[in-house]
Amino acid sequence: MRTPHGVSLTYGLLETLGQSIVSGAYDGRGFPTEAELCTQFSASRTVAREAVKMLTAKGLLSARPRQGTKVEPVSRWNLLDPDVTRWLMERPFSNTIYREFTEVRLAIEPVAASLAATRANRKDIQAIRDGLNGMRDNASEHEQALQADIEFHVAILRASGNPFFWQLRELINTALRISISITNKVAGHTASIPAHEAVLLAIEAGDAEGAQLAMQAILRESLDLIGTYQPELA
Amino acid sequence: MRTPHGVSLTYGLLETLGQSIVSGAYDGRGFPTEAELCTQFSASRTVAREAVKMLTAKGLLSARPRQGTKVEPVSRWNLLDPDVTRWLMERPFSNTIYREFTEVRLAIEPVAASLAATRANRKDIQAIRDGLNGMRDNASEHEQALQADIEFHVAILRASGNPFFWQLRELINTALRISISITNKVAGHTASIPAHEAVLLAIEAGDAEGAQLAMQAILRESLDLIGTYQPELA
DNA sequence: TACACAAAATTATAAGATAAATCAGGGCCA
DNA sequence: TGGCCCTGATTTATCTTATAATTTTGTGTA
Repeated sequence: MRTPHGVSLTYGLLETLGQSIVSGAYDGRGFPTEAELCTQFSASRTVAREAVKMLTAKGLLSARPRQGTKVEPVSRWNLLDPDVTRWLMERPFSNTIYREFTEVRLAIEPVAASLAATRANRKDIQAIRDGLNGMRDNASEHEQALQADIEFHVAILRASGNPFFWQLRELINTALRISISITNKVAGHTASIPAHEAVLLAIEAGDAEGAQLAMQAILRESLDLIGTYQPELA
Repeated sequence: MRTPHGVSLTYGLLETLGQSIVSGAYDGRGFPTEAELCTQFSASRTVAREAVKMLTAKGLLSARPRQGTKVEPVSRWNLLDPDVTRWLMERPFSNTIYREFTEVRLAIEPVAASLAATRANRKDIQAIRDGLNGMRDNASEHEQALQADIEFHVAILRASGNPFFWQLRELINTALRISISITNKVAGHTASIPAHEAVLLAIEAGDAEGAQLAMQAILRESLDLIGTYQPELA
């Protein structure tokens, strides 16, 4: 689950309900009443109540006396909440959500790279380099290469020195895992080492503009791939 | 407060505690125990518990038996949560936070503008235009001009068609309100109408690249202003 | 028709009891 | 001495039962 120290009833119910809501399980019908939650999940009122309150805090639900609890429209969800992005990923794959994820990355990561070029210290750069090396050394081991890829991108977010960017690490994590599952299907395609290396070199050189462009190139390619994988209907 | 339908004890306590935590009120000392919260705020355990659970959902707190409840390090806060950004704004002003806000805008808004250039429909464009006109017509009325400025930027987020961008409206709102209070102090400086018009024109023309650059120009100027206002120490 | 009022349903709040987790200390054994 | 286990204490977690507050819906009356 997600708690730092094992699972609890409340956090378990939070996960279950969060996933269900995000998957649209309550779209037509109304959300269960407090009493119904208790019987359906054989939980106490406290547990049901606190799970609902946490989902409310994440913008997924709202409750008022007599009217009951209802699922909020997507426009009110805290989409950038780490839990919410995870639930979004865990539901059946959708091209649309992946494109939207990648558009966010296309906005954030190039700017993060350019800031990193100005601000990164020795340790930050080493972390980025470790990610790149991990991608190189494990090119054949998919899971490890993916892990290194994630480390590379997250290290740049951290090197930007802006905690808001660092905040998006969970989304990057999510998006990259989806990305890999697609690019593998497309053409045995793997993350381009040279493109990633270009980002690192620009950051080391303090070349903000170059780092931004190099990162843009990586993400534009990602965005193109999704188009070729399965044309959007929308 | 923040509830859709009036205030409640739980939401009131949520606000109070959220603001206190963000302001660093519990930085040295430990967070009050459940029982202490009840007595300090004369609330029932249910209320205290649910407020704490909501703050936990926003990443500000964590709780475990015997150890008590503690404030999480900033790196775990859900900084992009609308409530959290609002609390951040409401605390005494900090140059750092404003710069960080603006860096996020510098990442998001130009890309949003470029997407809007491709996707915006008639209604979206009208909303953007309304914002621009509002800025023009109310140039002397500060509050109304600010409101129009916000509408302009938020309309572009919506026109991007990406709900994740739209999600950042609260942060934009917050950042712009801070921005105005600074730019007014600097030199009677007001938001540049021509710069905003350039964005609109590019979007209408379907010029993604141009829209991106025009929006970048607006935000780079904002970022420069903060530097001139009061040099960062850090 | 319009207004006031009563009834019902559901969340909000309160309060007490028990369970679970974990930290600190002490005692026991090698 | 050093390590291990047990016990106790503390704090959150969970369960339970009441009561209050809110708001919709209907109902009756002028």
